[in-house]
Amino acid sequence: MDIGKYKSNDKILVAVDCIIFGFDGGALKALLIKRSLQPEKGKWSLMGGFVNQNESTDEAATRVLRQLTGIENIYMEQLYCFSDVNRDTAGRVISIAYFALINIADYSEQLQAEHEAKWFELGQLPDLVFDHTVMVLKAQESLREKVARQPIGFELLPNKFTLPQLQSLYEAIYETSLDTRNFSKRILALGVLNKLDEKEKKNSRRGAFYYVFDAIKYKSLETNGVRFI
Amino acid sequence: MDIGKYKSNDKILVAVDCIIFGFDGGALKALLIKRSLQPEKGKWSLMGGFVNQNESTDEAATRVLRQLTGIENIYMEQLYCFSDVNRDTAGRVISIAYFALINIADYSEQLQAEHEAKWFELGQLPDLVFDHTVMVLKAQESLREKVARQPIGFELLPNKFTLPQLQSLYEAIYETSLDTRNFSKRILALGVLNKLDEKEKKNSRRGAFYYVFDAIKYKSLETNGVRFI
DNA sequence: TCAAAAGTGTTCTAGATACACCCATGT
DNA sequence: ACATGGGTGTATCTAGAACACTTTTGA
Repeated sequence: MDIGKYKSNDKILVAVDCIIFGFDGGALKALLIKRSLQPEKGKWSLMGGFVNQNESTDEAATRVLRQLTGIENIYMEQLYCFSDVNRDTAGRVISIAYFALINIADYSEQLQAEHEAKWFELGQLPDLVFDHTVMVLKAQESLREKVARQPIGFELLPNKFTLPQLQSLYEAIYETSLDTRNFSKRILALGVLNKLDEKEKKNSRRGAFYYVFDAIKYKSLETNGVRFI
Repeated sequence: MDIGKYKSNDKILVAVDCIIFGFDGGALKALLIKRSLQPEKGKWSLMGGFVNQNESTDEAATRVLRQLTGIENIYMEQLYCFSDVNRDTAGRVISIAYFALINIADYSEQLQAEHEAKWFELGQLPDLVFDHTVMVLKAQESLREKVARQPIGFELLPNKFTLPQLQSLYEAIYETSLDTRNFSKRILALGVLNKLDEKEKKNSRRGAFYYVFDAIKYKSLETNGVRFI
């Protein structure tokens, strides 16, 4: 046997697919594109791409995300490997799904047009190619779990945000409504938000104070296991 | 372009590696084998194998687990896809890691000898090939998260088990000690264990009652999110 | 002055924790 | 009789849930 070359084993096409979540202040959305290659060309799809011989799946996902959004440092996390033999109707492809969180305002209109991309509210998704609907549902489930225990919700908001915005975000993610008093008590008690002097004035006459997430303060809590919600 | 055949893209070797956990009444252990092929032949390793063109990664993992343990219905769960370009020193291989939970007593001595397999206490693992140590650590972390919210701890115990055994299991997984009174209160309050008339008499003169997990009773709680610990 | 959103405190409840003694039985 | 592990109850504490009114300000 040839030492250590694994020559006799099957090679397989490996892809990444990205579930890109965004929040517009009211609803949680996913970014979909019109698939640009056969089969199923023209159907709504997640943004994806093949993994090259010389890149990790993380690198491939980062590349795909940059291509579609133009954003450099996107929060991104591996979700799951989907590998059913017939999941892709054109051949054997296993796909490593990633979910990403972006501030919807950072996303360039221009790229959106180029890729025929569109934001869809979760729960109002169109039919998707292959197993992409399953991927989105699993991503949503994973997002719900993670966002309660890690400070990743902030990735979906602008750098400075108000408490009502943050509350709306959690309400959208969990499809529930929260008590304002209990919410602000719990979040502020964590001590990881810094209040600014500045107010956001678009949504109300009175205005709501901006806050920023303080990663340093968070670091010191991290070990004990925090609950954001 | 050839419609829908993805001809121009790179194909990659895909493997599965299995972290097999077992519990011997005192410590949580992982089953390792002496690697049987080059490179790194003879070093301690997770049990693994390549994914064939005509099988999913779940199927490949099931196959690999059956090969090593002889057990048919093993509890198994996909952990993570490891894909660093240089993770395998002999070529580009991405690996989908799975963790599995087995009742250590079910495991045949014969197969253990055949594969030169051995149980190691976590925390006393030998050097492992490639990135397998990282895989085990990630599996352990995932096990801790899952076992608190899903009734999978029972997979590590015999069908009938005593409360002291169950408590020892959780103590081993979390490397902590628990209060006997609080533990039995909480577990029994869930109402998913059925007490048998029979007693286990090996560990004490008095004997401890056996219990069995009742999957039906668990089903009805499942939606509300249970906490086992 | 009024409409519309922001902001804030107290009581109650349930689940978690802390804690120590008696029981059963084989030797 | 005694050594060994099995089994149980109560008081306290704490985090989460329920709940409504006042403030600000642009139009």
